[in-house]
Amino acid sequence: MNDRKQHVIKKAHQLFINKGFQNTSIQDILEYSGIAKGTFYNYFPSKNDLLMAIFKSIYTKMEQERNELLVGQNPADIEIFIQQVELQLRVNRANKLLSLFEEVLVSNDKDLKEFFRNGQIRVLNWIYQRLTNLFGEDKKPYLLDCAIMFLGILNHNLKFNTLANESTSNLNQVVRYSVARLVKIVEEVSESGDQLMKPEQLEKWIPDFQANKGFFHQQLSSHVLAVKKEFKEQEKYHELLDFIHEELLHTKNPRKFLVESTLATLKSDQNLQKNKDIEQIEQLTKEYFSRQ
Amino acid sequence: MNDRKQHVIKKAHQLFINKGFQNTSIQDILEYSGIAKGTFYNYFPSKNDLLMAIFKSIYTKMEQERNELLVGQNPADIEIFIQQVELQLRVNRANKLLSLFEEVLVSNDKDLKEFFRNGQIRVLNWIYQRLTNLFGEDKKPYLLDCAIMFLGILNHNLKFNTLANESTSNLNQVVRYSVARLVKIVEEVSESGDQLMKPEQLEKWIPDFQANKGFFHQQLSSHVLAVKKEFKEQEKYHELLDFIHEELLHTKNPRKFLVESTLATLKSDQNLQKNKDIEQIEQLTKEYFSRQ
DNA sequence: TATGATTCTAGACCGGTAGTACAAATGAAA
DNA sequence: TTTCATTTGTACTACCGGTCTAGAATCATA
Repeated sequence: MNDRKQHVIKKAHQLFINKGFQNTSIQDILEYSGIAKGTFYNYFPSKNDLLMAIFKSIYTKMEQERNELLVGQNPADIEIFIQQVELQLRVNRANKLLSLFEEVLVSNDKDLKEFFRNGQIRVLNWIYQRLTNLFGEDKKPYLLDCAIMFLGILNHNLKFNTLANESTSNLNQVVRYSVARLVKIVEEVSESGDQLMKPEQLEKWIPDFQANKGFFHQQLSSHVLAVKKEFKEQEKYHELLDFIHEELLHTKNPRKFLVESTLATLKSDQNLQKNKDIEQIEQLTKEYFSRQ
Repeated sequence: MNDRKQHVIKKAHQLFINKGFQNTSIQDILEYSGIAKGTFYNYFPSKNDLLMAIFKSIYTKMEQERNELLVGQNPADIEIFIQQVELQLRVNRANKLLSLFEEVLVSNDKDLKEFFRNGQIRVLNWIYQRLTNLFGEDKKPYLLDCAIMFLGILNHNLKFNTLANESTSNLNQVVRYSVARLVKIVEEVSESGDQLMKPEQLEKWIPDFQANKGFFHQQLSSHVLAVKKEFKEQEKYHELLDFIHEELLHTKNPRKFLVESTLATLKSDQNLQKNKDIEQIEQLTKEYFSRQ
């Protein structure tokens, strides 16, 4: 992306943090970033699109960092989950994303509304997928409800906590408290069998592909990347991994036997025998084919 | 309040429901309610103040109805609580209060922000006080946390439920589900002893008088009113009740012995021996003096 | 170095907004 | 009929997001 455009995004973001979105005029942005009006509208079709550009640039970076925390780790380890949630809240706070978020939930622009709706569904979906990691497949019917309630609990605890303690509020404490409730709720809800929404709803909300395809993609990519990084000069690994990656993501009907044999080849290699990422990749492909 | 002013409030509210706040211009309001600009600014200092007037008029009415549901009932009855919550959500939905709310959370107007912050604290306080009714004094240290989490759970369940089922979503179902979680959370949290915020925080948020004075006032008034209504011609009751009411609410240091003897007089009357409202009043005064 | 395409600039301009100012009209009470 | 507050209509200010355009600056290529 254009350097100059990136610069405008950065400067505008600073202004939005300080003054809010509605309260920052195009004129302010022009003056602060030192460009002309014509240039601005050359980069961005509208003020709203600028806002979306800001969110995109922050969120992709944040999702990247968040997913890296999981690489080589046990996805059922709740400590990792806590770290991931905390990271996201920290980024949100540092960039005042939440207030900008709220500020705009409103707006009458259709694109903007859909953009943010999708953002929220994305977050919800991520939580849901992680909860299946944490609590196992058998709890699945209740985990969409739990994901929704967890977000509600977390948001409200955070909101009133910062209202009480201003900026000194302890993020980690709030997250741990909320997660502790979550664990008990999952237990209680799956015991009582109470269900409000079926997890299939997620697929209706994310119609493009199955709801978990995006999540699957993220996980697979990060593990593949991790192995590649660890064995930079082993071109052989790279070829094999890239093949699996390609076959699973961009082929309509991935050939199970090919993927499995490729994986077997990798696993037979001494270096990779006990590699955690390879194990993860195997687990992911197993889930993938069982879903077909 | 001026009839004409009331009329403008009503008309503007209709417009806000249909088009949203930001999207409704002053001009629209003038045309739709048939007044001149000068008149408008004679009634309301600004568009924001009009919005606050709308909220005030709806909320006072809603609080009234909500409190009436409790009159003559057992405040520890969770069914009543469910009804009260449902009523409030219904009013919110009918008046699109939530979206107007969100639409404005934004705004940079200081007064407006404080107004809505206070509104939220009021709601939170009401929930907290009702939870003490429901779960008893010994659970108090945990009930602010629980009130916050309940609001979070309820909001999010509702939000995603309406997102999934559009307008056909079943309010009662969502409320019952959320309350069921609440009950378990109260249990779990008081067992584990986990606490995030101290209930004293409420008093810092509502500094004018003690946080529960407003709540106490509401309850006492409604029970007094109920007895008065039931025994319209018994002037003697009225006098005695009014005295208690006055002594507790508008006297700096209410005289405990006087209130107690007045109550005893009332209770000695045959008609009132088993009256539920009188029992409630006695309970309230007991709590009142124990707090001094 | 010269040419031509592309990008950037500066600001006029448009229709819209919230809110102000004020003279004129209205209407009810004294 | 006089008085006085309220209401009206309208012109006005200052700002907004967004469009448009003429010309300046930049840059790759011939």
